[in-house]
Amino acid sequence: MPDELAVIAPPRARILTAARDLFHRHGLRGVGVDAIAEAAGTNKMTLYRHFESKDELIVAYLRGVVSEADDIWRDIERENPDDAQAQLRSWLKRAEECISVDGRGCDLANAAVELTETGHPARRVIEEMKADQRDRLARLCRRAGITKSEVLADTLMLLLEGARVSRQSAGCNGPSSKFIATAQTVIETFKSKPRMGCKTSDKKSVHKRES
Amino acid sequence: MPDELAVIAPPRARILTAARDLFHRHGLRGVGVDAIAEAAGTNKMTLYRHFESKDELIVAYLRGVVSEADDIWRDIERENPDDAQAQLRSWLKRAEECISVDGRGCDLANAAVELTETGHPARRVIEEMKADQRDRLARLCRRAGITKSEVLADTLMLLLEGARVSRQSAGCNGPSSKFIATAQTVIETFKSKPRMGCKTSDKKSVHKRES
DNA sequence: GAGCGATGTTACTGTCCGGTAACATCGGAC
DNA sequence: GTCCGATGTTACCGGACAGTAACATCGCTC
Repeated sequence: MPDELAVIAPPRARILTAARDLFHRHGLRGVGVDAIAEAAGTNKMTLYRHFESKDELIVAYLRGVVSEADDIWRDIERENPDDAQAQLRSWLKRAEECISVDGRGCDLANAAVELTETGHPARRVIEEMKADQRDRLARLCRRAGITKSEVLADTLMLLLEGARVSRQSAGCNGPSSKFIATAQTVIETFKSKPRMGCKTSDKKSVHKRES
Repeated sequence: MPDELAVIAPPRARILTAARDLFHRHGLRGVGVDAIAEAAGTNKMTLYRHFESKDELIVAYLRGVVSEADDIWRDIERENPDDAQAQLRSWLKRAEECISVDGRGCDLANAAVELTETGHPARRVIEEMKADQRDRLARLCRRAGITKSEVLADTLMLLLEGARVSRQSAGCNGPSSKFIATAQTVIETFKSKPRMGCKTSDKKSVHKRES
């Protein structure tokens, strides 16, 4: 049983687990360190022995989210070795799961909303992660044979970010419900006519895949 | 000078102006009522004579944002009477301006991130506004001769929401920089092949307009 | 069992916050 | 001038918050 494992897990891990859950549900400024320590089955003193400050805990929390995203990319590549097309489909499926899991959107994007100080150490983590996600996706699109891979990656990022944030304010029947279909259509458009993009002006034909 | 007018403006209006500025820049939980009252050139007591609570002030603040969005729609229709195509272009231009003004995204979406309580009175304002924006845009698309107007409206909403939130975490050189080009491409795709959408499976050809 | 590092407990500081009470002041209406 | 409503001023409450100090306890190693 994971419960028994959780009891013997070292305090730092338990604190991070609790922080992740609470920060995700209530936001960074909506949770105090006392609540996190209590949810972790420990106390504030131990928390501050492992994390210099609440801000440092936030950074560690966001790094954990980034790390999980890395794991997802690793799984995508492992489960579809040497098949970029399948990897792109897998990315799409997992993106849809991200949107559907709950209505709280992306932890990184939400953190960016709350961390209004420009110099906050967590902002670097957020910015690097978002740039990394975009670049990974662009490389994947490129491997999948799409020439305008950067434009497609940016478009898919916009759709995904939009869907995740839109679900928070417009519900699961709002625009976010069209994410999968729209993303598939866009991908097919880029596949069939590689010259599509932002600076060209020509015709292209599209094939729509069955969902 | 607007300063002189501001001095004689009634306290309630000054409070709302100050609240809007501070909430926008620092987030709802990042600003106290004292700071708002002081920025409005008044005090907490007067603030509480005009607003029952901070939550009610937040609701009024968000209603102000909604009201300004309504004004924008009114301007779009006034400046391009009986020309849905021009209105759609105008919408796109104003959407791009929304993204470019600053890096703080949509006040409504940001508020939704911070207001984690499901029953918060402000959530209704947010949800109604987002649904209204989507419906207005869908009707505009329909008037512009697009048959799959709902799907296009949802797609444009996703792109816009994505661009606004993405600018906060990925900067102005990130995916949000592709909003205009992508949105124009999508619109042209829907114009040229009305059968494109989420449930069909057929071929289509696309024309890309010069930006 | 002695020693030691990690953890738990309690109590505390200082600050900020949302919200309220009591009273002073101002300005216009009559 | 008198009245009255709106506004300003000061002080306060109770609670939450981030962060710290001092001390107790546990569990492991040797």
